Amino acid sequence: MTNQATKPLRVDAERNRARIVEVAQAAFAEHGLDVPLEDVAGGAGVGIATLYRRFPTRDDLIAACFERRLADYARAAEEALEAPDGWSGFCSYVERICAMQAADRGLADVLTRTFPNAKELEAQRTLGYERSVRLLDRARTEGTLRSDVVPEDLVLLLMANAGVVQGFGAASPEAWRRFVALMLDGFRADGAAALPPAPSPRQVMRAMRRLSRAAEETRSTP
Amino acid sequence: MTNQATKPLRVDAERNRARIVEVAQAAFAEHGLDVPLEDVAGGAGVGIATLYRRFPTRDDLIAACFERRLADYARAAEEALEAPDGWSGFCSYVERICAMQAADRGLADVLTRTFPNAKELEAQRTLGYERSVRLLDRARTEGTLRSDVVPEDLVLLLMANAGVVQGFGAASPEAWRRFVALMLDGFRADGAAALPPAPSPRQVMRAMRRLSRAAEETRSTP
DNA sequence: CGTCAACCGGAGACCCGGCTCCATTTCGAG
DNA sequence: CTCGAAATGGAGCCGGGTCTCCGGTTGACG
Repeated sequence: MTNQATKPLRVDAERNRARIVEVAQAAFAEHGLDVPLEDVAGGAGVGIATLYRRFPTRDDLIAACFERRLADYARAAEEALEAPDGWSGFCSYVERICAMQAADRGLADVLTRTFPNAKELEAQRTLGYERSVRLLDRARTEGTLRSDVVPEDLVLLLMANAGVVQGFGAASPEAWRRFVALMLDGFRADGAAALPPAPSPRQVMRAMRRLSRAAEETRSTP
Repeated sequence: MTNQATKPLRVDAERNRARIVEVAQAAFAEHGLDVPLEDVAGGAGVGIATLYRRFPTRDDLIAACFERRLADYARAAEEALEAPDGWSGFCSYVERICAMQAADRGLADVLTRTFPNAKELEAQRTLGYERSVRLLDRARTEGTLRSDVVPEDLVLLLMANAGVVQGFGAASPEAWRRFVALMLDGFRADGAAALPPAPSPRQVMRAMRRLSRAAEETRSTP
C-alpha cells in the first residue's frame, strides 16, 4: 500500500506528505484511529483533497504512520529474548507492549486489527508474533510461565489492556500498570489452576478482521 | 429520570412504550449503547417521534432498559456473599458479572459509565459496589485473596473484560472465560508480588464520567 | 355516540464526516 | 523566462443520525 517504487514527489508535495503523516501520527495517538481526516488535513495546513490524493484510503495513512511504531513493537520481542531469564524477558516484553498501547491509542487499535492491504504492517506484526512465540516457549520450558499458555493469550491481554487504556484514558494514565501486574501474576506457573480453552488462531484472525470491518462501518455510518 | 409520579399513560401509549423498551434492550445487548434510535423505533413498529416523546434523552431509554439488569448485577454480589467461603464467593461473583458483560454489550458499557440523571441506575450500582466491598473484605481476611486488592481493581477488571468481549465478540464468544480465569489466578494471595498503585476512587469516577461524555460526543459528531 | 385531549408518524431541518471535481496556483525543466 | 505537468484547496455532493414540528388518528369519558 505504500508507494515505494513510484516516481518521487515534487519537493513541496513531499513536504506536505511528511507534515500530514506527522500530524496524523499525533492525532491517532491521542484520539485513536478514527479521527476525522479533515482535522488531520487542517492540522497539517493542507486541504482535504491533498490528503486524499496522497492517501486514497485511511488504511494507507495508517500504514504510513505506524510502520515505524510496529517495527518498535517487533523489536521489543527481540530485545526481550536477550533477557537473562525467560520470566523476566516475558514480563518486560508484556510491560513494554502494554506501555506502548497506553502511550498511543492508535497503536492499541493497530495491534488488535488487521490490515490486509498493508503488507508492510502485517509483516512487522507477523515478525513480532513469531518472536513472541519463542519468548513464550523459553519462559514455559524454564518452568516459570504456566505451561498452558498459548500465543493467543497475548492477544487476549492486548485486547484487555486496550479496554483498560481506553476506559481510564487520561483519568488514570497509570492504571494499566496495575492491571498488567495482576495479569502477569496470573501467568505464573506456580499454583496455576486449569484454564478454559483459548481462542484458536483462526478465531483470533476472525476477531481482528471483525474489528477492522466494524471500524470501517462505524466510520461510514457513524 | 424515570417518570414514576407522572400521570399514567393511555393504554396504547403504554403498550408502545413497553415495546420500545423491549426492542431497545435487545438492540443495546447486541450492538452496544450507541445503536441508532431510528432502528429501535422501527423495530418496535413505532415512529421516531414516539420514541423521543417517551424518552427525550437517550439516557432515559438506557435507564428504562437497564434498571432490571442492574438489579441483577447488585444481586450477584449479594448471592456471592452467601458462598461457603470467601474465595469461591469472589470467583463466582467475578465470573458472573463478566458473563453478564459478555452476554450484553450494553451492560458492559453501563457498568463502566456513569449516568448522573438516572438516580435509579446509580443507586443499583452503588448497592452492588457496597456489596462487592464486603465480598472483597471477606476473601481478603480469609487470606485467599491477595491483601493489596482494592475495590477499584474490580473496575479495572470490568474495563479489561469489556475490551476482551468487545474485541472478540462473536468470533470467540468464550474467550472472556479464559481471560477471567487468568485474572483470577492473579488475584490469589499466594506468591503475589507487589502491585503498582491502584487508581483512586476519584480517578475511577472521572474515568467513568469521561466515558459517558465521550460516548455522547461520538453520537452527535461521530 | 360524540368530543377532545392524548397520541402518533414521518417529513424535513440540521449537523457531521467521507469523498470528488475542477478552476487555480506552483514547481522546475529547458 | 516560459510553460506544461504536478499539486492544491475548498466547494459541494452524499449518506447517516439526531431531533422537531405539525396535520392526522385514536382512545376514553361523558
